[in-house]
Formats: sequence, structure tokens, C-alpha cells
Amino acid sequence: MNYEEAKIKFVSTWGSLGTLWGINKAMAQIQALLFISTQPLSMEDIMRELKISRGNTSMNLRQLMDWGIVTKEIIPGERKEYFKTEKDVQELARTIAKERSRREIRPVIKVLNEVSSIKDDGTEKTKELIKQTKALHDLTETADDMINKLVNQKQNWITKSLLKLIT
Amino acid sequence: MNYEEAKIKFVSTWGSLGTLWGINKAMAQIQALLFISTQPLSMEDIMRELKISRGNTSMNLRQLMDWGIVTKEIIPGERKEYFKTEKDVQELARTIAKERSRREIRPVIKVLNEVSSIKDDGTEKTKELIKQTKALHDLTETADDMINKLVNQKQNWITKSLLKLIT
DNA sequence: ATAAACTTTCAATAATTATTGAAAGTTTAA
DNA sequence: TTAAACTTTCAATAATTATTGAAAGTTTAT
Repeated sequence: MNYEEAKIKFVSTWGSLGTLWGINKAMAQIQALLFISTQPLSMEDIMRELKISRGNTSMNLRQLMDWGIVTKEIIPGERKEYFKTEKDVQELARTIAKERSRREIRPVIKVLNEVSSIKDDGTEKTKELIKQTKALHDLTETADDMINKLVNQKQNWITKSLLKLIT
Repeated sequence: MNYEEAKIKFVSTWGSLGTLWGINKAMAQIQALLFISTQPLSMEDIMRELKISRGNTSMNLRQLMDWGIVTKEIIPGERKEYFKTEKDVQELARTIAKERSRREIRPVIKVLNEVSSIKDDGTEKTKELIKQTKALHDLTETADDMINKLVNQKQNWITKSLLKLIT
């Protein structure tokens, strides 16, 4: 496998993984492309490499910026805008975890809390609903906390030693 | 909020969360319904509650069984098949983590490994591709290991004390 | 063996989500 | 200013994914 093959394989695999996890393919591929690029890329560069339209590129770049994992790079004397992604995987993971938590997990925790707080009318089905949604609430909250805390550890050694502890 | 409202809210929220994370809405809703049900449900029950077709119900129940989180319950003397889901959230999380790891994460780790193992031809771009995909490989592998190990702890106290350790 | 009761399959259709491309918008240089 | 260089927006379209429903398949009771 040469460079070009490896690049295509990486970018397309990352795109498929994104799709599988509810992330738009183009968005995942743009991020992947920037992630292995040695310099910031322009919209033209991205369009050409991924064979996608200008509109698609623009919209997905905006989303990546909203997520906080891509930034604009202004190159002095250049008219075009250039884009680059966070290159540190730890920081990347941290940002993604924080965003998915804020956008998707916390709202669900809130609903689970509301639902599990309904008045117990004494019926079996109500008791079961309360019990099960409460268990789900607690698990979700604990998992969310843990992932955020783990991913927030700047030094990888803590993660490594934790891994040993629970092995 | 009464029982019926709470049930609808829980089931539909769980369905939306599923969609957001790449899981079919009907599949997530069926699981949610079984999760709060006091007894196993028949296909008719599920179709009626969720207002979905027989085919849809059948296909998604099969998928849930493939995932190992729903099982058939044969009730003696009854012709219909009944279904129930794993009721323990820890066990549920464990099963889901194990399956997503096996189906989705491990194949990606394999690709990352292949891509990061291409021959270094001395060019900057190849060095960058190798470096970045290797970092992603290591992070993904570590995260995958950790989640599986954490989720495999049968006793919740270990998780709790781990959380304290890194707090 | 047959038929009733039930489940599965799958081609057709619907719903959702992603993508395009061109018009509108913005910025910069002269 | 104005016009060239660039980006954004968004209605139209395409692609993907989910859902239906009825025919085919299976199981069980008699």
C-alpha cells in the first residue's frame, strides 16, 4: 500500500465510521483529510480531494467549526481561507466527548430524570417505569461523567495506569 | 406527567437518541418498550403500542436478538411468541459495548493499523500520515479496551471507586 | 393431511438525510 | 466605487435508509 492508497483508505474508513455513529460522511472525511494534511487546506483543495461540491464543503466545514475541531487559518497575502483541524488526538477526543455530552447525552439525562420522577401511583407498571428509567438515568450519568473525566486527563499516563488498575 | 405520558416520552426520547447514534428508531423504541414492561410482549402488543407494521416489528426484533439484548420467551400453552429484553442496565451496557466494539471499532482499529504500517518513503506527507493514524490507532485501541473493561466490571463499586480516583 | 395461527421475507414505497449548483452575499484590491 | 475573488445559502435533486403490506413460510393442533 502506497501513500495515496493509504490516504484514500483512511479517509473513506473514517467516513464510514462516522456514518455508523450518526455523523455525516462528508464531515468525517473532511476532518480525516485535514488530520493527515501537513498544511492547512483551502475549500478548493478539499473539494478536489474528496470530489464534493462547494456547498457541501462549506456547510460541513461550518459544522466542524461549530464542534470546535476545525479552525480557519488566515494566510497573510492570501485571499482564500484555509482550514486546519486539531492535531492532538487526546484534545480531539476531549472536544468530541464534551460536545456529544452537551448536545446529546445531557438532554437525555434530563428526560430520564423527569420520567423517573413521576408520582408513584402504586401500580406495578408505574413502579417498573420508575425503577428502570432511574437505573438508566444513573448509569447514563455515571458513564457520561467517567468518559468526560477520563478524556479530560491531559497526561496519558493516568489513563494508562487506570487501565492497569482495572485489568 | 402521568404514566402514559411518561411512557411515551421515554420511548420516543430513546428512539431519537438511537437515531442520533446510528441506531434505527424502531429498534430503539422496541427495546425501550420492553425495558419498562412488566411482562414479555407479543408482536401484536409491540405493533399496537408503537403503531408500526408487522414486518418492521419482526425485522427489528430479529436485530435486537442478534445484538443479544432481546430474547424470545415461550409461554406454555400460548401459540404466540413473546419477547423480553435484558432488564439489568449494567448487563445491557456490557452487551452493547461488546457488540459495537466487535462490529465497528475493531475493524477500524485494523484499518488504522494497516494504514499506519505503510513504508516510510521519507516524504513529509507520508511521515504525517503514519504519525497521525498511529496516534489515532493507539487512542482508539486504548479507549476500546477501557470501555470494555469498565463495562465488564460486574460490581458497580469498582466503577464508583475508579471515578473517585480520577476526580 | 389440513387448516388455523402465527412469523418471516422482500419488493415497493415513503421518509429522511445528504448533496448539488447557482444565485446571493461578502470582502478586498485597485 | 467597482469588479474580481471568494464564501454562504437554500431550493431542488439525489442517495440512503426505514417502513409497509401481502405473499410465502413455518409450526401446531386436530
